[in-house]
Amino acid sequence: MKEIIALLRRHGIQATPQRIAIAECVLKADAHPTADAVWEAVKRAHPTVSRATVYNTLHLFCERNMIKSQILKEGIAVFDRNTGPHHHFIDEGTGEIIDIPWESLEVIGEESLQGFEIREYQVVIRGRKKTG
Amino acid sequence: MKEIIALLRRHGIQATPQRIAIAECVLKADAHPTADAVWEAVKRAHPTVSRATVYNTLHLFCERNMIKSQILKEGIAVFDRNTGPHHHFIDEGTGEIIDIPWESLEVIGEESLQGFEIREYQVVIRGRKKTG
DNA sequence: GTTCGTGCAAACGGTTTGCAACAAT
DNA sequence: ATTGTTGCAAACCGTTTGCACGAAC
Repeated sequence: MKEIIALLRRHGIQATPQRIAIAECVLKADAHPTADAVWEAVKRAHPTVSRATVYNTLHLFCERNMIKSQILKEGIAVFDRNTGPHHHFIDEGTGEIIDIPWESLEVIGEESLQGFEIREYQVVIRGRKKTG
Repeated sequence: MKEIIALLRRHGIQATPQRIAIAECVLKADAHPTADAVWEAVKRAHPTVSRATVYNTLHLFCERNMIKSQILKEGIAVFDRNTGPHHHFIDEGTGEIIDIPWESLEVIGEESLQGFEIREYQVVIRGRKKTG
């Protein structure tokens, strides 16, 4: 709670009850919520928050590099508290998104691609999480 | 033209003028059109096609594995005639999507990921195409 | 009192759906 | 006559925008 406020301050964001609630939700470990999922969650504590506030706040967080938005699913953006480079696994059954640590995979050959100025890259894996 | 009809038949799709036009458009080399781009293009030859027909037809092609839809950009699907495995480069300036041949890159370590049943994976690179 | 954050509602753009007309078998 | 295909319009969903109210420096 105190840390969240400090974190917001550190990113030049004025702390408000709504923003704190949104930050708490989206910074939860291993969460990749959609904007609407954040809205639903935040509404439990702040029943009056508007969708617009949630969207605006998430964009603000992205601009300030607190979180990153990822386009991995059909037509919807999900938010990722992990702003460093990492890969993603997408469960095609459940839609669940799982971070894969950067060191788990190695990509070879990207430096030798001609004609591209690479800013970032990631491996996107689709399949199913093994049950059990 | 004849080949397109044969191709449709081969995928169990009845050939109609609209479908042939849509197929011609989306199967063009190196094209990654959006559904609306296909609609615009097809309208030139068939001014009466409806958006719905284009969307339905593209979905049909996807189901029948003639093309693949990719979710790489904000909120819009693009269609890819390259149904085999390959990687993608996305120009962050223009939004252009470029296929990277599968053999250009090698990913190491994906077999040793625990708990995942991998169906497919690809490297998604973001950056800028070098000018000149 | 000016700036910043909020809530509401309406608009937006891409996509989907329901339905009636139509063509093909 | 049945089946499949089309066009239209309306609905839909995630997202964005405009604006007025209110709180905070």
